[in-house]
Amino acid sequence: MSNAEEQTGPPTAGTLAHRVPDLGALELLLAVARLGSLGGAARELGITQPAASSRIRSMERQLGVALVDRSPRGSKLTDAGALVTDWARRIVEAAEAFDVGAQALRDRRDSRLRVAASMTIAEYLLPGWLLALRAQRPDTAVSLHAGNSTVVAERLLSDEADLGFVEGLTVPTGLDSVVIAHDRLIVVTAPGHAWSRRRRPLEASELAKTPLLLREKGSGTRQVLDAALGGLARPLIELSSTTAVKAAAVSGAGPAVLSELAVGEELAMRRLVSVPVEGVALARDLRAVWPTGHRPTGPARDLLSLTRG
Amino acid sequence: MSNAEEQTGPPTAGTLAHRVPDLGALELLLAVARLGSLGGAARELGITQPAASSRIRSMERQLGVALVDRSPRGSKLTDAGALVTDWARRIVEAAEAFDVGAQALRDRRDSRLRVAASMTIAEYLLPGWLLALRAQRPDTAVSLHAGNSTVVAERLLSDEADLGFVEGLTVPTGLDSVVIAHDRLIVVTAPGHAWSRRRRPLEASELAKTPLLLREKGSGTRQVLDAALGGLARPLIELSSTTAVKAAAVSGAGPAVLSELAVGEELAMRRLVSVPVEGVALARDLRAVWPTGHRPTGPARDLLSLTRG
DNA sequence: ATTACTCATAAACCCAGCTTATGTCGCCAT
DNA sequence: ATGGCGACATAAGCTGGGTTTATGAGTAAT
Repeated sequence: MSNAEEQTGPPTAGTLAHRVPDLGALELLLAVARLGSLGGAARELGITQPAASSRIRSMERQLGVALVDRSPRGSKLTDAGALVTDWARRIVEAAEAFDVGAQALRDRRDSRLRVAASMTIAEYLLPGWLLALRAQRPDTAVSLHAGNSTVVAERLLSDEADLGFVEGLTVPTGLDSVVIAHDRLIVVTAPGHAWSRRRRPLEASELAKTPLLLREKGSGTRQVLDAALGGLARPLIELSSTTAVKAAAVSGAGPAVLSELAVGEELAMRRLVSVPVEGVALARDLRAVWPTGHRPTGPARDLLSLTRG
Repeated sequence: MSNAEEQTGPPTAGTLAHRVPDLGALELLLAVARLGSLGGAARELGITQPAASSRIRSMERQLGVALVDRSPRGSKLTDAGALVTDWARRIVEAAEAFDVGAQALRDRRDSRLRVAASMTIAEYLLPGWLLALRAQRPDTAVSLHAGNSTVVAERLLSDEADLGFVEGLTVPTGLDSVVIAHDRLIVVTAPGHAWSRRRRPLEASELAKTPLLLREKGSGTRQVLDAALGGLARPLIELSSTTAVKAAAVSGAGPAVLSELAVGEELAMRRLVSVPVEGVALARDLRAVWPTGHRPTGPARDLLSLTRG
């Protein structure tokens, strides 16, 4: 069926999944890189040596690049293979974060550590913490519930969660807290936007009177911004997730105000540029919270200690 | 075969690839999130609606979490689904970087822009640049060759490359250059290490007399460190790739000296901690280079302009 | 030479995901 | 109300990529 139209060959054909090897193959490549042997890597992943051999070969065919130098006494990465392996590692690391997060979403019932966290924290910080926790306490089953500050407080107070994380300006009553990190909201635009070429920092008043891409009212981010500007933030569009705001900003729809955490990668890749602002307090604390008096112990304490640094 | 021993169920069974949906499924999920419709997402990816439906369903089964709320007039993400989608986006973005990099490694011949870059730059910076370039000039075929400064210079001077990137202390003769970014070498250890709890910055002399995890002699990183310490860096082990050094450091083998670029993620995830150092100049410039006189034009100029910010 | 590694090849199998063909539900316009 | 149109679900059959088992072939060290 799909032979007729794409007779030109595979350079830029099909979707991402067709051009990028699947996770199994990438894991295998990492194992080969580490162990210096196809057979060894196969053993580690619990498959047979011919399976590994064939899989690496088909990955090389797919990419059009030789990845490993085979010899009768082992396999070593090609120069190109080393580069590909490093890029592959990023994918696998993202997959590990996904995995640990998804597991926490599922466990729900019988978990020893029940965490409630705000969206931004759950999205950007928690997977890393959970990976670290798994590394030092492999058998701690964690469950995660994401929601705004109010929800986090409710779950803690009704003993549905052992430890919470919030990002608001105030700590809900009935909870003790400790600051674990700082976050700043920053103004970002697509690289083409006029603001991206500004010399002088933006004035608060300019920011207040310019229509912005914003999260809906009620989100932690929006609260902080409204407070900083005196309730004056003017929406160009209101979107329902950080991600939607980012996407709109990247596509040039206008300037957006987002957590530093959320746009780190986009800034590094220059899909967005940061616009300096002066005269506005856009910093906010990220806090771990727990019911007043009930200092975290056991697994909750372990996790908490990972989040401070 | 593998049924007998793992009758406990899927909580933490199998390898990563068994617990994480494949790229196709993740792309599909992102499309569903964006379009608010299974059928629409299916159309966008060039598959049929039942295929999309079944794939999302099996992803939900695999993760043990409901991801989308289906209704006769569209599909919307669950709360958990929104979180999963955000984590999925990270994987897909890493895959895009992989893809654009791998394509550049292959093209070789008929490409309009031939780039030669040092390992660190090719590893961490180039994929982002290439994605940005593809976004604004979709039909620029790029080929990439990675090697040390000497190799980059050779390729430029023999007209095998149009634009180069180097990270050494000096610019090879015969080349013009412009600084595009700054990098620092930093001292890192696993979180457990004694140095990770230091109050006062490390003295250069302490660093020089402590055995370190290092790249082999001849690497750009090693050169800068040796120069900064006066040729005195003392190896605990010499490893052949940045990655190997990182892995050793993470596993607690000892302190390592690595590019800031290389350890950004590990620091963010607290798999490594940075140890402040004083009295040593560990900064270095990253430069774009080209044959003296031949100012970059066309695609090379496009790429160059993306790298400055 | 024998042994012990390595990787490659060949044939048979199995399952995940695809398509085509249909069914069901809710909304909207006539 | 009643078609019609959108959405998603279900069922049956096909295909291909990845697997295993079983072998072959090269190198190195004993």
